This record gives sequence, C-alpha cells and structure tokens, in this order.
Amino acid sequence: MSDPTMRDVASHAGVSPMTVSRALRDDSRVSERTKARVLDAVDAHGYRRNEVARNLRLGRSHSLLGLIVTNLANPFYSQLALGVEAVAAESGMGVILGNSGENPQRERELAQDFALRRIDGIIAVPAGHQHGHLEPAKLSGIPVVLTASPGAKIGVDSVLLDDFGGTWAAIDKLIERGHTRIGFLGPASSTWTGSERYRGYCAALEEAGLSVEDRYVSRNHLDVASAEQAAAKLLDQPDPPTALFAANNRNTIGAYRAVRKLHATTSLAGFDDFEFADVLSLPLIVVRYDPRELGRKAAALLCERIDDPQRTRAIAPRQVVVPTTVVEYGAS
Amino acid sequence: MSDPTMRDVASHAGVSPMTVSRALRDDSRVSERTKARVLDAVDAHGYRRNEVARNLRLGRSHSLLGLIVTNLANPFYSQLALGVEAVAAESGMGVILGNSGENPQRERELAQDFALRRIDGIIAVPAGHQHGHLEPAKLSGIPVVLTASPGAKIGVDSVLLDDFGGTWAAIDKLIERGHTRIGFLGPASSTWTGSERYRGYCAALEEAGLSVEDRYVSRNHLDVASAEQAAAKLLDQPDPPTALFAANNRNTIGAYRAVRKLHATTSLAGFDDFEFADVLSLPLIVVRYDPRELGRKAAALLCERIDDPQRTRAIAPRQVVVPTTVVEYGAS
DNA sequence: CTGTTAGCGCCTTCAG
DNA sequence: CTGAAGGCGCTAACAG
Repeated sequence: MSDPTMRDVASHAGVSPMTVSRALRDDSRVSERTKARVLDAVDAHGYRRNEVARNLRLGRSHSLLGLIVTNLANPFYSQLALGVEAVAAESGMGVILGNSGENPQRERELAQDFALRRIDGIIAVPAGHQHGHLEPAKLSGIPVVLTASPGAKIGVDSVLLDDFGGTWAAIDKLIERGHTRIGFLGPASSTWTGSERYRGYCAALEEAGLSVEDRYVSRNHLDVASAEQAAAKLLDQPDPPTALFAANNRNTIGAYRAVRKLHATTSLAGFDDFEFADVLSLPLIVVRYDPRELGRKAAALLCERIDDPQRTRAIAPRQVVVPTTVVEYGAS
Repeated sequence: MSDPTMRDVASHAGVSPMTVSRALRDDSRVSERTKARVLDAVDAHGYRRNEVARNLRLGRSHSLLGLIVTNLANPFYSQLALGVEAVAAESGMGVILGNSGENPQRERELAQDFALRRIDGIIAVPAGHQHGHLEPAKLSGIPVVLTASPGAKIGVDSVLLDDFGGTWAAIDKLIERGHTRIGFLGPASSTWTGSERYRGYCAALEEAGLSVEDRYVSRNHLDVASAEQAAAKLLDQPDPPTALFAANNRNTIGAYRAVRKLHATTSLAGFDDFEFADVLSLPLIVVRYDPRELGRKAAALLCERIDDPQRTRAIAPRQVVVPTTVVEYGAS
C-alpha cells in the first residue's frame, strides 16, 4: 500500500538497488538491456523516486522558496506572487505560500516554519517595521529578500517602489491643476510604504509653498471601509480639501466611495492602479507600476544568492527600485 | 559554514546524539540537568533540527499540500488560495503554489512535480475538461480535490458552485424585468463552469418559453479585452439583446466596458461578484458566492483524506456544493 | 537515565 | 558494466 522503493523495483528486475538508481539517472555505465528491464519494472510498480531522500543524501536543497505576503486578497500581492512563481518555476523552484494577515507575529511563525522545512530562501512583504525576525541569522542563514520595504537594516536585499517620487509626481499634478487644499489618506505610518508616501506628499506640498495641515491628513486605514469613513470625515469640514491623495488602492477605493456618496466634486489621486480606475465617474490620477515586476525582481535577487551562496555572501545588501508612472484618467 | 547537525551539538554537550534527540523532544527520560546542558549547546550552535530528515526517518509526510490554480491574478483564485491557506495552516500544513496559466500541459507538470516532492495532497482548479493526469493513481496515490469542476470521473472529491442554479436565478431576474432578448457571454465550453452556466442560461430561457438564439451567444472569452470586443459585436446587430448575461467576472467587466462605450442601456447580469459591482453606472445583477469558502471546503475534504487514508479510501468521491445568491445592484 | 545498533530511501565510493 | 559497503540527519528499539 505504501510507496514502492528502489529495492522493490530492484528485486522485481533482478538487479541491485544500485543499478536501479543508475538506470533512473540514465547513467551510461548501465547496459541498455538492463536499463530497459529496470525501466519496465519501474513502470510495473508505478515507482517514483523519492526526491526528498535523494536530496538528503546529496546534501542538496529542496528547491523551494517561501513567500510571505500580508494579504493575498489584495490584487497587489497576488500579482506579486505571480511574478515570484513565474521566475521560481523557470529554475525549477517551488513556492510555498504564507499569508501573514498583516500580523507580524504570524509572519515570524511562518518564517520559522519555512526555515525548519529547509527551504532555500524567503521573500517577504513585511507587515510592520520591525524586521528582526526576518534576519537570515535567525533563520538558519537562509537568504531573505524583502519587498516594498528596505532590507539594509537586517542586511538583506530588497525590492522597492519609488514611493516617494511617485507620490510627489501625483501631488504635483494636482497642484498643476490648481489644487491648494490637498488631503492625504493612507495606511499606518508603521509601514514603509505608508511613511514614504506620506513623505512624498509633504515634500511636494512644501516644494510648492503649501503647508501640510493636520486636518487634511488621515492615516491608519488598512481597508476600504475604514478609508471611506475617514475620507467622508476629511470632506465634512469647513474649507474641505478640493483633492484627496490616497496612499494605496484600498484607500483610493474608499475615498472614491466617500466622494461619490457625498456627490462631491473632489479630485482624486492614488497610489496603485486598479481594474476600474479608468471607468469611474470622477477624474482620477493614479501612480502605476507593475506589481508582478516586483515579484520577478525579488525572485531574481533571491535565486542569485541561492545559486551561489559563496560568492554572493560577500555582496552587500542590494536595493532595486521599480519605477512608477503617473496616469491621468478622465472622468467617465 | 553549513548547518550544524545533532552530532555537533552532542559532542559540544558531551553526550550522544541520541540524548540530544530526546532532549529536543522533551523526552521525560532525560534528566533535567542533561537537558539544560543540551539546550545550551543547541543555542550556542544556533542548531535547528532538520525536519526533513526527521520526517524521512519517521516515515512521516512533510505536511505540505499543493495548490494548482489557473490564474492567481484573478481575485477569484487568490481568494480561493487564501481559504486553502487558512485551513491548511490550522493543521500545520504548508501550501505550495502553482499557477497553470490555463495550460493543461503545465498543470500536468505541476501535479507531477508536486507528487515527486512527496506532498500530502493536491487541490486543483483544472484548466480544461480532461483531468486524467490529476488522477491519484497517476500521482503516487496522493489524494486530490478538484474545485469548480466535478471529480467523480477520476474518482476524487470536488467542491463545486451552484453554476446551473445560480445562472438560472439570474436569468430569471432579467426575465422578470421584462427582458426577452438576453445575450450570453462566456468562456470556452470546455471548462465545467463555462458549460454549466450556459446550461443554466438555456434552461431558464426555455422554461420561460424563450428560445436560445445563436446570434445572442458568444463564448470562448477568457479575458476582459476579448469579452469586451465580443459584447460590442453582440450589441451591434439589428434587434440587439436588451440584456447580457456574462458567465464570469472577466466577461462581466468586458461587457460593462462595451455597453458603457456604446452608451447603450443594456442591462447586465453576471456570475461572480467583484469589487466595483455596486458603483457602476448601469444596473447590474450578480451571482455572488464566497470564493474563500470554496478553498476552505476543498482543504477540509483533502485534510480528511490525508489524516486517515485507511478509512477514507473506502469513501466514494464526495461532492460539496457552495451556494450562490443573486444580488441586484442599482445603477449609480 | 543514557548509549548502541540499525535503517528511513537514496547515492558516492570503491570493489569486483 | 554491476554490486557491496557506508552514510546524509534523524530516531525507534533495544541494551545497559
């Protein structure tokens, strides 16, 4: 009932396990006749070599990398996962998936579980700003790549977006259009993207001689519902902002819903493109980039370190930046 | 440079590897004093037990299940993946991810690769209607669960949606509203959902005394762009349909874009809910269900078979159906 | 309480 | 060309 082993095949074929092992590797030192006999026995038993045992013996890894994302339901992360999967598959690597649900504690557990499974490397989108538990030293020395968050502090490679520049450019567009009261809606400042995008917002305003007003800023919004509520509040005050910048797709969508419900004429801008961005009933500026590319780049960096740990150990943490472009959608 | 082994720890602690093994399992037969000494040595070396070797020795599996989806970029599948991950994590199982890209050949490769990795089971969303390569017999006897496609033919469990009933109900709503010329837009008939939803469409029309007209039906559309083009064509004829039913979210979105561009007043209905369904500028009927639930149910079925192969081997292929509801969104 | 022996499934090395 | 011995890292089963 349990899986046949090389021994079973060997005895069936009337040879030693060693010969089976060689035949399976198509070793040239086995005669064609024997090879054929072995392969027949393999088929007869439905035998498949145990790659796990093989890797153990060869001291090789299992060609597996771990991917930890905060929330796979966000299209951003599923696209990123797709990019990782594609590059990994090219080098015959499997991807084991973990969803942290924005919980750093869970993220730590996942990383440790992965390390125990003797995977070859980890790609993570960290949930908070404390990344100590993702340090390779704490994970059996496995190489790690961070995405959407810099890894220099823990000495690992990272792939970033141009959060600062992209936001700046979008805000600039709003200013060009004559807006002077521009609100900011975003996630917690504890996330890298959240704080960088906020920095970009502030910098762009100041560059234009405008000041950042607390009453136009609302942060800590992770989901659409919370963002919608916050946007409504921002708009419900004397001298409301005439434009809102939202720091990610959840916030943009929340802002859109709020503005729409209030029948306001607020202009919108947001980080992250999304499927319906072009058919909304409001003008919208979007900071676009390719989330798949983030995954691809991260996987590429990781694979380099995995393929040649000796050489790359000497290489200092690298930081790749994926560019962003600003897209203007007209109102529908 | 390479990972320390139990032997290293043992010699450092001045005991035998066996004692380390026991100490690590917190075996009561080891004295507290020795245990402490061993644990110190473990910390000193940064040692972590090799779970892979351990599982090999114990004849245990690696608590890993494989998930094969057609396209993770589709929110439907990423939600499904989330459901699978959640249930798997509850039983300490890892999920290894494969994206087939709608390619049955690739799906086969993935399944075989997974089987070679000695994973415990596979959950697949099949790309075509030929599922022979997903038969457990061809995958070292690993249990398999199919989602969104029945598994009876290859003798495996499956989790389905009420494709037929859900579609019927949506079409009924359109008929109630007075539509008699209702178009159908959908994916290839080679997919289970594609053909079931088409069946539901036909049945509902016939039940109401309406006939299915070829010129109102367009199939084989996998992506938004192709669906949009096809919808435009359906609407560009004498006596165009006054309503369109789209068999999945890609097609619904394509249809929406076409109708919107033509400034037509066509009513829309579609299978799959989606994020902006409630704020479109057209009335929309949607067949809604919980894609995560699909993943959860699939993982639950699989885990049952994994946990007790002896008992469940006797159980015939099961088929779980996830219910759907019809939601009516007003025009914005 | 601790150590020795043996072997999970496979492959390297060394004999035939 | 083929086989036997030994061991990857770990742990049952049996000694002491």
